[in-house]
Amino acid sequence: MREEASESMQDYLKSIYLINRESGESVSTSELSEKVGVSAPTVTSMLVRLGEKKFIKYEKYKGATLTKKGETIALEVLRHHRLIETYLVEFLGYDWSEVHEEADVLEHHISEELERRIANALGNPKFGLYGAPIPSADLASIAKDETTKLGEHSPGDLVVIERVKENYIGSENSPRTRDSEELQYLAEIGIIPGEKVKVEHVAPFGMITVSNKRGKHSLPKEVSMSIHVKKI
Amino acid sequence: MREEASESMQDYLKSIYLINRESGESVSTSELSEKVGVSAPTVTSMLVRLGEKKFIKYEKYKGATLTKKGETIALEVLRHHRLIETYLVEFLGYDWSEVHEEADVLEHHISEELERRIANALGNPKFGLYGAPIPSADLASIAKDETTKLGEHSPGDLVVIERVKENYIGSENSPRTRDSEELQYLAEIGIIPGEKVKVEHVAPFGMITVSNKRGKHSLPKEVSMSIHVKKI
DNA sequence: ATATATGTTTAGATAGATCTAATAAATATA
DNA sequence: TATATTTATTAGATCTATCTAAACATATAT
Repeated sequence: MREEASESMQDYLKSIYLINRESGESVSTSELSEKVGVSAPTVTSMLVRLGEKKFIKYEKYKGATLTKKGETIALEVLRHHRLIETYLVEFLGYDWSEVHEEADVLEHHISEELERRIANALGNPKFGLYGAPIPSADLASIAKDETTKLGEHSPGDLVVIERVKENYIGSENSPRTRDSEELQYLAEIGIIPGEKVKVEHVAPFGMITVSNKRGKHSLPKEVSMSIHVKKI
Repeated sequence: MREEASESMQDYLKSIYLINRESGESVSTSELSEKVGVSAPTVTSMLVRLGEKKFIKYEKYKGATLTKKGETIALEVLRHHRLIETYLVEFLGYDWSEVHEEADVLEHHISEELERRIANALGNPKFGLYGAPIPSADLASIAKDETTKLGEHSPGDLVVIERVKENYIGSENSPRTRDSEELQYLAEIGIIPGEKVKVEHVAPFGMITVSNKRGKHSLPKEVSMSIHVKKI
């Protein structure tokens, strides 16, 4: 399946999937340009190629949406990514903030067989690190996300962290290298799956302040929107 | 280190290393063409590029030899290959005949960190599957091979199999796909590291016949030269 | 020693993925 | 609505890795 798409194509398809799942809308050239880390013209020409291969539906100036075929590839790559991440933490002693870059590369290079064996070693999990849902082996389903975003909560809410996303659409130029540092920082201040925090204050520009055992911590809007929680 | 060389270049460098270690001579275009699986003109143009990058010394019509720089990359890739192979067998339950293709891909894509962790999980071994020597982490040394080749022995010799090579210079067009089947077959007839065989007969054209618990088996010259043994 | 066969290189083309600069379309603003 | 700003596309170039066909060099065999 994914062999039909080059490594580069797989990256675009995965990105289209992830961006669309956030926004629900068709994915723009500039969003992809930022996420994939290439220039806008490069994205345009890739979108044309992906369209020709029927991996996406693309209309000039209107962005892209995945076809069934494209979605299957995106889900396969995502499954690989999350299985690898989880495996590296569980079996090779990686810290959860370090595995993202490694998985971003390896997700394109493991065979079906290795995917199966890794999944098996992990007990065929439905969720990986930070509660991230892992697409099923047949790529037909992905567990529904029952969480809300920290940034959507109001002062007084007591929530438990379910998931800290590995990346998100921000305003940075090189999102990849930032992620690891940021995840590290969040871990240090106790923003870790399973931990409880209380929402203390929300500033008009979206900055949220939360408290936990380790004190009060303020997080900018974009960051708080990448942290999934459950209210308790 | 290896980041300076593309994946494709790494493949050529590894092949040059392996062919040269067998023959001791500078490596020809046609040998590489076969081993890497590309046309001869493709090899020529790659050799020019590798020469420009000072990974090899290349003279028209005279073949290529690795520079120190090129050898370091070859050893790094080879180290990855053998660590990955061994890890897949030891920790993920692969059969030794299945891991070669997987390692051939992944060897180019694991980080230094993952290399370190895999080596660590395996106890920093000096030898991998089939007794294949693994280059040291600093890429300075590779354990010496104390074995002889099955094909060099005479009738009456009793030998223990030390190593069955994953690939070799043969006369086939697509060596990669053949390897796995062939290793499987050898395993079935008992040509497995640690097993003893007796040399029964050597035909003038090099075909060797050996016997073990499972009966007599004949092997063509090229195959017998890829099996390393120790006389007992 | 010359002819033939084999192996190697040159020439020229293609496909994928990327870039910058210039242009055009869509959207926001005065 | 007209204009300005933002976003996207086209045009044209580059680099890597590959191919086939043709030319050339080396090795082998009469």
